[in-house]
Amino acid sequence: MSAAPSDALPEERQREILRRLSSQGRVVAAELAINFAISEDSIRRDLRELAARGLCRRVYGGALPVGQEQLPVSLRRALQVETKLRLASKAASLVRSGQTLLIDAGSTNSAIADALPDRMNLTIVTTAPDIAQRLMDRQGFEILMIGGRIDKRAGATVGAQTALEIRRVRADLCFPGACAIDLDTGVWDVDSEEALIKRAMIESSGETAVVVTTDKFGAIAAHHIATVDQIDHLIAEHDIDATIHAAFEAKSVSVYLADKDR
Amino acid sequence: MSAAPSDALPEERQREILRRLSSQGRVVAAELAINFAISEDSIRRDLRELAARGLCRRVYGGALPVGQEQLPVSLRRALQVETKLRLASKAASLVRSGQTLLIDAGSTNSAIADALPDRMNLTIVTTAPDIAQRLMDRQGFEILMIGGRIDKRAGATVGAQTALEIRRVRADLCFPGACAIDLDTGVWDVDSEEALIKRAMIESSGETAVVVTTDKFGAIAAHHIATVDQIDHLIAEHDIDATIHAAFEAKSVSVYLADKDR
DNA sequence: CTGAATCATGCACAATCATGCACAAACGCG
DNA sequence: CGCGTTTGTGCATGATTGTGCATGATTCAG
Repeated sequence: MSAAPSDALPEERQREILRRLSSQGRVVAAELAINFAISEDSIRRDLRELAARGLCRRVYGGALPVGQEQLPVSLRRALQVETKLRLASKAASLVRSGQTLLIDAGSTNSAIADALPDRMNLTIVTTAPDIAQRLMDRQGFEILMIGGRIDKRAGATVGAQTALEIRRVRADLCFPGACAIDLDTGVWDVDSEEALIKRAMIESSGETAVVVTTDKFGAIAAHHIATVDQIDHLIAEHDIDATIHAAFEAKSVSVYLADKDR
Repeated sequence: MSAAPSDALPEERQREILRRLSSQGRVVAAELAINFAISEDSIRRDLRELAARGLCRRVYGGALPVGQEQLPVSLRRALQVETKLRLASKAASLVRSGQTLLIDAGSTNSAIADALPDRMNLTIVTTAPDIAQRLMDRQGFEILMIGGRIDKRAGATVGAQTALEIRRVRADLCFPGACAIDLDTGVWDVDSEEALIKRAMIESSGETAVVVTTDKFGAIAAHHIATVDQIDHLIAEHDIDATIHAAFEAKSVSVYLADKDR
């Protein structure tokens, strides 16, 4: 998945550590040592130095980002953080070098943006300031922000202006967020304006990938986004029903299951 | 892989180094030495020279592209916090209920956005995802995000599309960021594209407020943003020269000094 | 309380670096 | 052509920086 150069310059290493901190919310010294093929001592030195500069917080076993205090575990579970990271990393593996991606707002999509590898010459088009913000800190991305009125609930631009701008773009792959998915009727959203934007995204993209947590199957929402035959890829958790899996495959949707562990 | 003629001229070599920097995101001194069949000393000399010209950043073991040295925006904001907070709160006091504000990117402007009072029915138009993001968490703001290509250094959208969208807006007050300010020539920016955007902002606004730290007064920058008579308000620190203060006032610029303490 | 994991510290060694110097090729100019 | 100058290069030197290991100290889980 992400770059783990066997011979990284010290500076690069620290940069990558910071990146992982902000994208994954934590780093483990032992993992970093293996990843960089270097002794834990050097990793610890890096972490100590970053902490001294106020760029991370040192904790037993690794480090945490500064500022955002750790969420209570109960809240973390409710937000399904781990699950989304797993889905995101699987979703990111669909992306090929040089592609243009259209990325919707949402916490899962933010995670996908974080999971995108550097140095793949990707062009990212997004309606979410959050995603633009995250990718800004990294190299090798061309970022296009779609303008328009901000919908605070969605955390993204919406409305006619936004839809118009999206239609002026041509992307290879898009990741529209979904509130509900159904084998027969397709993908749904709770908000009519957002649904409008998502439909525009799909129409502007060569392929469409839908990333869903298991609770989205069976959920209901009022506004239609896409039919099943408009979906090319479905990324789901490893525990989805085998019959559902097969049924989507039968409708020529490529189904990918997130890894159990990471 | 790529062309690595054993008898490259120094200038050719440096050009190739820059090319690799931008395409690969880094160069390693030892690798370059082998590639060019030349001693590491010469490579180091090249890197030192390029770094002196500001075209790359020298690190232990090699070099990295410029721009990468800047900390993630989330962390950069930590610099000069107190000063900027004081300036920001003074700047925010210029705002009247119901107004439409055009806010540029930059850490000072982010602070201004934070300092804006709730419940004043403000409409905020911005090119900075960061600012959109911050205001999203708060009540009582209508937010308009200006779309376009993202300039990572600036942390904002830039380019023709962005300028076009700005010109479709009419604001009461704008806060363009400034890199340098001079009594005779006005306000300047280091980047030509950003300067273009800022000019558009000013032209789309009834009034213009420039917020500057004291170090901006002696500074120099290449691209003109505005003449002094285009500026309506100047917010500066309390320690600026009294003659400068008076001189701006004489040119009918309202000068506001940030409070010493808060 | 105990054992295992993690940590800071000091130290030795290796890699990388800046600097000065000598030499060679290219260059300008009489 | 001849000769001083400039420029680029490699090498030697000593300084700086990064790294791994050993040693105790500290922290954590059970």
